[in-house]
Amino acid sequence: MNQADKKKTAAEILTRLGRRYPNPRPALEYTDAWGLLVATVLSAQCTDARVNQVTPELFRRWPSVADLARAEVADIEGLVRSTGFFRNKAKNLKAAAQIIAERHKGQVPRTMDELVELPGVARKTANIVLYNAFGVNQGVAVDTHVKRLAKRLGLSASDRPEAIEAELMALFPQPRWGEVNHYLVFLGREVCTARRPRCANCPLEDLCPKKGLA
DNA sequence: ATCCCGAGGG
DNA sequence: CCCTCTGGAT
Repeated sequence: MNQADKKKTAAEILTRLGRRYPNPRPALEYTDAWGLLVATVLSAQCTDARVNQVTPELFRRWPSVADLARAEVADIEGLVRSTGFFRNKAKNLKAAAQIIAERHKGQVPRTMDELVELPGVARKTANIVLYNAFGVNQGVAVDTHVKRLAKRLGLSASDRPEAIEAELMALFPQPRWGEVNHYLVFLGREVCTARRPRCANCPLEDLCPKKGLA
């Protein structure tokens, strides 16, 4: 497929996934940076329903960044236990809160470099916060879902994350990179799974060179 | 039993 | 690159 065809495909993918996922945002209750950061960290290996139940409890108990920075890790663990990976999450959230309180005057930083310095925050989470809370199109953050989708759809043949990101960013319009990221992650999770993709349920089936395969 | 919207460490 | 951390949903 040449570049022009790929772009055409990319545009079609955007329209179709836009219809399937009308609200291209994390299904989390928070849109401010701190709330979204906490909810996103908690959402690893956990359903949105549970995150949306636990996060408000956490903010009721520790309303501000400074409050969480002062909390006992054991108390945070108790509150986030049901979300999985709870020891890592509790320790990281407290440490992140401390850094934000001390180095950033209690404000969540607005750059990728500063965000990924926070414990428990890597490019994936940072990208979600940047795009959804700050409206910054830092780019497409490749995770395993995005990588798999890009390859199956024939949009990128590379295995190198930076190369895949560059190709996707060249294919999709810049203002919508954050959406692209969200769409591909969702489609990857719900439909185009690693082992047994549910092609019959895929809005992109007819565009996919790999349909029926894994 | 098996899978899962991540991050960090060896 | 591979492993580990965890509970919960299916």
